Amino acid sequence: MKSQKLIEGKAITIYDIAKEAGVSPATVSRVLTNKTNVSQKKKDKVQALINKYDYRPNALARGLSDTKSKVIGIIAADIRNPFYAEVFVACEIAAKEAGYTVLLCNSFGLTELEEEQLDMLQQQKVDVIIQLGGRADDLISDQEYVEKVNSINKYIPMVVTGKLEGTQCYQVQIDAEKAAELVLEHLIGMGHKKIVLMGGRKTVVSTYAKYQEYKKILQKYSIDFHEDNVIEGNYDYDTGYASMNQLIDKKNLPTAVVAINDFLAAGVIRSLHEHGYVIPDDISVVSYDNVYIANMLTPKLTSVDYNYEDFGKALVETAISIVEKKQKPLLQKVIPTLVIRESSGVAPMHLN
Amino acid sequence: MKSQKLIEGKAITIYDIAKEAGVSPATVSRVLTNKTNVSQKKKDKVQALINKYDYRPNALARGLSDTKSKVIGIIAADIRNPFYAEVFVACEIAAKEAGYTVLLCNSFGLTELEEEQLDMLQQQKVDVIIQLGGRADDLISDQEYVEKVNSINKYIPMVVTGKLEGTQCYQVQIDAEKAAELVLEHLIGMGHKKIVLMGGRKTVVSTYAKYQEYKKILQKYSIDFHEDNVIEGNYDYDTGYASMNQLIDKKNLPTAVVAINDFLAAGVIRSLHEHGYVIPDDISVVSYDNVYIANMLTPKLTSVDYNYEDFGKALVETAISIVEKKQKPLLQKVIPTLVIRESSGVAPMHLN
DNA sequence: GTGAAAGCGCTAACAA
DNA sequence: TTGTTAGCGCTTTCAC
Repeated sequence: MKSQKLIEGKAITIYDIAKEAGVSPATVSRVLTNKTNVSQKKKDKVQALINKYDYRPNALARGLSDTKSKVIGIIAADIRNPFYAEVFVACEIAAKEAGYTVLLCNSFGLTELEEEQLDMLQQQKVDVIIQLGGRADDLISDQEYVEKVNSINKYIPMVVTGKLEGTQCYQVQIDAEKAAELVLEHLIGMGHKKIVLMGGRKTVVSTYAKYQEYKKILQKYSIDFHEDNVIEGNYDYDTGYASMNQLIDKKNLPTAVVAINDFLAAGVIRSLHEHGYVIPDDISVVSYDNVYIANMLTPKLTSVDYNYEDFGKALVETAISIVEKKQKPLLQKVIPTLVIRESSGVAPMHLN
Repeated sequence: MKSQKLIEGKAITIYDIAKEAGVSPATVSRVLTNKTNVSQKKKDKVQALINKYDYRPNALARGLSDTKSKVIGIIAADIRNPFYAEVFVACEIAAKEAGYTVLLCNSFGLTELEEEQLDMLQQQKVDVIIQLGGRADDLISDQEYVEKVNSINKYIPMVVTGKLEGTQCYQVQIDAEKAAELVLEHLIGMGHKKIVLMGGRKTVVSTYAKYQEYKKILQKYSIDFHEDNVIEGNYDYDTGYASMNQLIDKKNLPTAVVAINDFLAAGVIRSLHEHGYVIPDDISVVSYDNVYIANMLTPKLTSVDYNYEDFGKALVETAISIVEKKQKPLLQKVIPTLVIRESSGVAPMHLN
């Protein structure tokens, strides 16, 4: 029953095209892949049929036969987090341009799910996996997870946004030190000396890097470092709100707060509002990520933009390079930019 | 070179397992699919090997052979919009439970991209496509798109969140009328009579439905309808901000604003703040979607929750039912719920 | 430049 | 219950 016209619900194949064009399936395949030479005449003929029937080669069959599926698997911690959504979209666009498809799955930060998703991606025969956040962002790599990744790595290369000690994963990171530097120089330049770091856990590579840079910069400007000025916590709105409330209760107000992300900053802002403080006159609030909420808060947030487009592009280019056996450095960093809006200003004089 | 132990970088196959277990590949396949009966003894033996090698069947080969890939394609307008992110995540979870994988792509609301994504999904041999928003949400269906969908539909069934006149798509919608009713009864119950509908275009089915319901409810409570009280626009923060500013300039303040979504409401709130109005004492603001920002604004937003988990589940169940030839109604609606927070209150007396 | 044919890893129909 | 075998739709040697 092969090579027949479009039966209802039956997709046409390379054989149908070949038959009608009076060539062999191999020739059709050649014009499809555009690799070997085919005479212009046959090429045109085949192409015409392809257009006529709106023919699309079966990606499954392709993947099966040449063991390259042209699919990039992406594991994100949580796509509902706009940070990951931005990165994912950037990856999707970059991948599409290179002729690749992306397959997304969420791990919700659960090690167990992360491993399951790894299995799923392997099963789907993706060519390479990009992991956004999750276990790969831990400062101390989880040993069980490292083993899992190593076993996957036998077949599928991986790119991660953090690091994974003891694995062969490529790393494409946002330059967290640079991000911290941008924020701190901005604040210090406006006379701030008492700066609180709020939110995030030092067990996360990027958070730890920011913390280290903070100490370094303070030293550079001969400002004393106090452990009190670093308040660890989660990465969400509630943490920002609660932490700021506590700080206010203690009557130990800094002149500036650096929130680990925009969500947290939103909580900080709410707390300050409720207590009647004016931003940035009484206190400056800045943060990282620069997702759309930075623009929606009152006052609008000064935030470090991670250049998502570049980040996604670097991630995907690296992934594809590995698949196509091209050289890429094992570690790359993308440079962030500071976007200054309304929430940061000169340190209040009476506190200096 | 077949049936050999794990060569570096070479995944093991059903043949490897079969050989080592001393059974035929078919038997291994049987325990994998768990359909036909296999003697407990062989089943155990095979299962043991599967565990030993952490063997995963090649999804491509599976899809090729039985023409079911067990993949659901999802086209979202923009995953960076938390509304779609919520729905997508709900779909992903529901799909995983049913043994399906989801393949996401963004159309950014561009007809052209939407059609390309459709092609891509067809090429990837997804079993069914779920379209979230986009062209399928137009009140008047785009004829070119309808044709495209019809041509895809010959091979792949589709589920949409809007409608697509002239196609065979199943519809799973949020009950927009109910959503509007919830909001309006809430406001009217608190004495509001001058209620402005803000944002959204009537060319979108769900927006249009809300508009119709608004007229209906006003009539029910014998409140005069004024076309002025319906302000169309986009679906974003800036639109809310600008529209509210205009309203204030005109000194034509209502006692309540119903924003088409939480983003828009955020803009409205900013505008009101800047002009010194107190929410909800001077004016109430409510909206639709109830994404996380509703909780992050000051005051916290009263918003209609679309019950994303149910919505995603209904979408996926419908999709799978079609694939598995089970009966499902062509049109289903999921019922929303009102979440009352701080932004809505009794209408100011002096305006009544 | 082109065709024939093998094979990618799996499932399902058919025998036994 | 189990094995044999024929594809699924494509790419890729290998001849010609």
